[in-house]
Amino acid sequence: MKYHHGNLKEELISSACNICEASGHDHMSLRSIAKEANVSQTAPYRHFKTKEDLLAEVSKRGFDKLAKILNQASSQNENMTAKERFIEMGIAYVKFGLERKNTYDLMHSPIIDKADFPELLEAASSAFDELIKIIAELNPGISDADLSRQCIRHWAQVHGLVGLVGDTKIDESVGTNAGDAMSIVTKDLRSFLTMALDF
Amino acid sequence: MKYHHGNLKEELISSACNICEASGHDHMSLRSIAKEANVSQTAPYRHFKTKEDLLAEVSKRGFDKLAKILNQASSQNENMTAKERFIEMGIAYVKFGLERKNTYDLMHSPIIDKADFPELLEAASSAFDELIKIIAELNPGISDADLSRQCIRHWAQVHGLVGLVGDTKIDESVGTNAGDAMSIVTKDLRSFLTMALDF
DNA sequence: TAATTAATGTATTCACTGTCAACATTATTT
DNA sequence: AAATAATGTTGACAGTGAATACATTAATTA
Repeated sequence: MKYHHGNLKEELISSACNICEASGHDHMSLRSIAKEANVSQTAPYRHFKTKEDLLAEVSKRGFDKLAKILNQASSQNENMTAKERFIEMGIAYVKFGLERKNTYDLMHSPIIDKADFPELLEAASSAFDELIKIIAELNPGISDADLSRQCIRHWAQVHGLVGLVGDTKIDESVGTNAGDAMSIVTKDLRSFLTMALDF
Repeated sequence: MKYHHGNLKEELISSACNICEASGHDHMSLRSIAKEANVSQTAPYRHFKTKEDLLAEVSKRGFDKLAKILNQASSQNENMTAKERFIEMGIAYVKFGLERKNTYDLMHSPIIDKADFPELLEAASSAFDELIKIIAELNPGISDADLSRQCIRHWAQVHGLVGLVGDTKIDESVGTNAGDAMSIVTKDLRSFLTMALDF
């Protein structure tokens, strides 16, 4: 059993990611994360100034992953129209948000002040950029202001959808009224987004 | 100094609402709430089985307030068209979300499992009903399925907008790039929503 | 190579949290 | 008037983020 771990920072982050995704960010304690790496409870402080720093790193990886997913969705099929690729991105976005709901929540949680983490801001911005690209391609010659407006509009659309559906979809088996209504979205996400993202 | 407070439950709730709005729900502790009512730290347990119960009550009041605001926005001006009233509701919704951001966050926080609080589910549902009404009025003869779709779509639009703008608008004075982009929304909310809520 | 320094780990402690059990006081009911 | 329920307090518990002082190992330098 060696004293120095060798790769502790990385292992802490990946443990943190796992715990977050499995139990939600409010169930993440530095102690539990440290324990999962077989390390003392204060060891994380050699790599993260504060808990928020670690959470910010987890959040950043979420945005990195999201950006990658969006990029893949928009570029995997060359013979698709721009509009079709746009819809694919929307589907990928909502799927990401629903399947990794706990991580997605952390990414948008007010407990992390993004202003304190430039790399986090940049990661989030990278994901946003994927949207800007496709919207610009869809609207040749669009003004900067209108481009911003359209991006915000569509981003808000999918972001809000993740929030709404994720909130109400407590348990698929127990059909609450709201949950039933939301199943309209999840049963056929493509057709819903084709409607909702139209312009 | 009387032993029995007389109106403790109500005072705890309103203290909780104040602390939540002022500092965010992650800064709410039962102790601080109890202290603000000049009462021992365990007194709240005579009125709330758990902390989540108290938070749920705060959340419920948020939804009640939201429902009222939406109702007022849609009914205050008799000689407006349905569409105009619809836009007014959208504006009222986003304003509520941005001005009472901390409360709005609690209302949608995963730390409260709405399934455990029927009154909370109902309050949220009441707010949603205000939207259903106006959408139905705007689309005479619409099918139930399409009504659901349109409601979800527009709800997600304003909900996502609150999340996006609220997230990025860290500080108005320090202009981050994202914050600047978002100001397009807040500078003229009406025109933005008139565009975004069109169909 | 040997000595010094920086990096990375642990043990201990602190204040704070939600919650519980045991007890005290007051209001209500019988 | 007595019994009971409602509402309050005290004190304790385990779990939390964090700070401090110390131990061990790796890296740098003389």
